[in-house]
Amino acid sequence: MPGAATSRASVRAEASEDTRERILAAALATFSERGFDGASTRQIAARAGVNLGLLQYHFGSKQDLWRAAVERAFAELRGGLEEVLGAPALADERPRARRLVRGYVRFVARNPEFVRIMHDEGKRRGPRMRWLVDHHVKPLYEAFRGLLERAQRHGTLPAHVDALHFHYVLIGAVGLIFHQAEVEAHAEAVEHLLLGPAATEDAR
Amino acid sequence: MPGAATSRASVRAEASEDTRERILAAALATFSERGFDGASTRQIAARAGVNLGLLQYHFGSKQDLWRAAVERAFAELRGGLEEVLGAPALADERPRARRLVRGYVRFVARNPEFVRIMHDEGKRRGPRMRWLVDHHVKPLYEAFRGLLERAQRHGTLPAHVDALHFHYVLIGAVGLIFHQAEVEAHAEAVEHLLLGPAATEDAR
DNA sequence: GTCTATATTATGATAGAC
DNA sequence: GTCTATCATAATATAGAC
Repeated sequence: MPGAATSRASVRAEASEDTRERILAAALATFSERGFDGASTRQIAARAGVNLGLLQYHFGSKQDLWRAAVERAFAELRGGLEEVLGAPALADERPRARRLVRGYVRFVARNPEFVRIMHDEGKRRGPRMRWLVDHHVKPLYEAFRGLLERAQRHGTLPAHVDALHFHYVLIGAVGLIFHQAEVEAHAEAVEHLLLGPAATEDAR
Repeated sequence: MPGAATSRASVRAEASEDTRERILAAALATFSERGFDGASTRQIAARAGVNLGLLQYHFGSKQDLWRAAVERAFAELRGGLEEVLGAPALADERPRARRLVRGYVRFVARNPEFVRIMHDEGKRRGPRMRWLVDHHVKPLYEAFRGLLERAQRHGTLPAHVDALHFHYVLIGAVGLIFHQAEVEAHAEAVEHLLLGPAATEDAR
């Protein structure tokens, strides 16, 4: 509503938007810490500092609140990676592959909720997982695959390791980072193990 | 009770032991599929085909039932790996490292519950995780570390990648195997990515 | 939009008959 | 040891006042 920044209606709209945001942040954190079943709507409401009834008012149900929270986490991941993925292909795909691995490790370090939720839901057969895979995992993997296969054609990755396997190894390898604090050291270890020692011009 | 194989007491004891076993198996499967909070004692009892009250009778509480189930999974893992870990050191540690990676991947494929539960609990701060780490993860890692550091001294692994990082990469890399069916192909991919191409004499 | 109830259901655990 | 029946609690969701 442009031009009505101080009207009563817009003040209420801003308050409402702020409430939604706080609920979403609290939901992501709580689902991440305790899992879908372990997290209660009361905990989320308390952490957000809002009334319990507002969760139903704004999101309808616990399921839909979970979806909204995951939606937001994936949006942030896509935003961080698409600049790397979107750049035009180079003769030597090595630096891009390294940047991608590092970028992913750093994202995971900044957004532990993401991987925790993926690990929570990733092995279940339930409806939440189906929705997650169809709406987020598949598109993301398709974007990854192009880069991986290019890197293999140029010899950055072993040609006979399927892109799918590499993808799962990378996702899994990064996911357990939280057991220890040294994010950069772990990023370097993952990169080195999966892509070999860095050439000098690859260093950032 | 030797020599009383058909007494009334031993018949009851066998029935009791069978009940315990079925509850444990159902618990491991259910906790794995739905997480600790998502699994209900009623579901476990139903899957085991026993009465609800028997869970409390045999295991005391849901927490203790969970512990007993995890205890059993780790026991099986240890049994499978200790034969590899226990053998005397060789000049070339490469074949042993390869066998260990393959053995672990295969164990995970046979016992998906193990990794699912580890992923469920691995990132939480709660009392279940503390117990898990103290009683099972730490001892297992200590056993692993000796082998890893030996392999590094002999050049099988890059010397400047810390054994701890390698350990986490391996655990994580293997864990997502269930997204696809080709266990052996994934095992080969993990082995190749982490340890390089296999020499001919390493093949099994 | 936000709050205070409250309805409804499902859970972990127990008591007591057999 | 195993069953039925039940308690006490905590959960999601809703109704209705403000």
